[in-house]
Amino acid sequence: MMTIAEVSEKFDLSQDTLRYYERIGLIPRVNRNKSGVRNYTEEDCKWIEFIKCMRGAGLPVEVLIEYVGLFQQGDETLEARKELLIEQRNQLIMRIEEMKKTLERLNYKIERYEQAIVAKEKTLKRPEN
Amino acid sequence: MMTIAEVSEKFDLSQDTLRYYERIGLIPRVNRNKSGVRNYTEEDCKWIEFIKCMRGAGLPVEVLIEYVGLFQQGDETLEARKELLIEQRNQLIMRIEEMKKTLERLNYKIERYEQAIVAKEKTLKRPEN
DNA sequence: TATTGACTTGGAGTTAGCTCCAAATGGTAA
DNA sequence: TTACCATTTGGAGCTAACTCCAAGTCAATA
Repeated sequence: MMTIAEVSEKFDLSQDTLRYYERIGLIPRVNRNKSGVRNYTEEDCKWIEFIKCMRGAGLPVEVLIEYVGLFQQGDETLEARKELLIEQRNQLIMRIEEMKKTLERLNYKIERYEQAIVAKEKTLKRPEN
Repeated sequence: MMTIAEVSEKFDLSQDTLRYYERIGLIPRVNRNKSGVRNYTEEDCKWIEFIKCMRGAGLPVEVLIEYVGLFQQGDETLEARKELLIEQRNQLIMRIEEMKKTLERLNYKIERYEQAIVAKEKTLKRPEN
């Protein structure tokens, strides 16, 4: 059992973000003690870690909310959840591909800059010019 | 020479986005004809294509504005531009790495779902249960 | 008992990156 | 000439995803 302060620290997510995630259903509701204070279980932490990971890869909040919703409906939604994940995987693969291409382009561009800088330095060293 | 309508079509960017990019300095200023209408050159198109590519990989608008600004200052900024690109390349590499890990995780999760679904179907077919 | 400090809530505010709008203009077709 | 259409501008509005705030509650400490 952890407090929101500890969970915030552990996952490097602000307390506000943790409350926000819960409010919008991005993580299942966290239990409170008698005085209304959140008590995060291991299970809650796993959700948070999972969501943080997926968000970090750019999966939209909206889609993850849907996933959590399906999960809470039980085994009837196994297929739907699988389909959702497959769709997101496809998107992710495409984004990675796009980024890899851009990376190649950046590599090339940087190389060209290095050449240009060397060429410029040579020019400067040439006497009377 | 192309009109904004043609450029918009060609790069699949709205006319509003093209004007917006120019307004904020994300692409250099485009020349107008006597009546103030934009006339995009080949050069302009190359900038647009470059910016679209970099934005697609998630480079922030702010950083790209800086790059364009440096470019317009001429050869004095070769080194600064190179450094800027290297920094962005590093960020990009990290993001790709993160996404790849998430992709692996999604693959694993989907596999587990497939197993779970098969298991569930077997259960359903067992008589009287 | 009074104060402190972590926590709660609902709601407002912020940021990045567009997207839309209204009013004005200029070229072209009927 | 009149009507139409694409374009212009500055500025307002929008969406996603937080982030901040004020007012209130509770447990623990001085």
